[in-house]
Amino acid sequence: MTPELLEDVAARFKVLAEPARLQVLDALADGPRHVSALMEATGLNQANLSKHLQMLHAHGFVSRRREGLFVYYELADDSVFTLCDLACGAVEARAQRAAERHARPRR
Amino acid sequence: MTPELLEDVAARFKVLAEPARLQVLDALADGPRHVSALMEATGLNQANLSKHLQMLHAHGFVSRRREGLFVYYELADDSVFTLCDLACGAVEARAQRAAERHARPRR
DNA sequence: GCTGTATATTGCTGAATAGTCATATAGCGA
DNA sequence: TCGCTATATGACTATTCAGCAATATACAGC
Repeated sequence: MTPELLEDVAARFKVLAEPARLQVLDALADGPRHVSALMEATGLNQANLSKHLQMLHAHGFVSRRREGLFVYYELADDSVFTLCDLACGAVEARAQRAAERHARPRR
Repeated sequence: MTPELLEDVAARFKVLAEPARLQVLDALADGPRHVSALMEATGLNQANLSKHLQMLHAHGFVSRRREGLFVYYELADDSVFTLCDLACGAVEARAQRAAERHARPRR
């Protein structure tokens, strides 16, 4: 593990370490959307959403395509959902264990 | 995707969004290590490393076990390396594409 | 050209946090 | 008990960044 690779991987995780961006990715799961549609889907305001989209694009998570006045964003990296599923799975497993400890606290 | 799940998943990614913590996890890949050994392996100072370990532990990435004066940390979640491999793969794929664009710039 | 709409960018502020130093706690042996 | 070592925690600083408001840019129609 070279220091640069650590940096790059950490940077990639950092992009995903933000609920708003996960929400955007989730909104893109069904297909391309333009910015206004994403604003509505996520509730983010225009400037904020635009910045998140810039970051997602800069890191290769989404691609963009202009059509007239609209800019369509689309998922560019299928591995995102694998990552999220793994993270979700771990989160849920922890919640489950916590619930079980609460149900029958053996300590 | 409920807001809380988004928060939880983002929080989990945030733990991994730090080169120092990835380095710690990497150092634990071969088996349990106590704090002093991790200091040497990572070059982090004691206070800083201890904080990173607290965070890794709080999020369930590692488990801890006391043996006399020493505290041994151990990986508690195998999915970490799957996550990292995916992220590494994406990073490398991007580097590869960038290199190819540089080698034969068709624009 | 001008006007309106969609998106991007800039500047700012508040909140979170990595790193460091100093200090505190935990466990061992004498 | 005391002294020593290993680890944890508190206080502080500097940096990063999400969110917001205002402004700028890109494009279409006239």
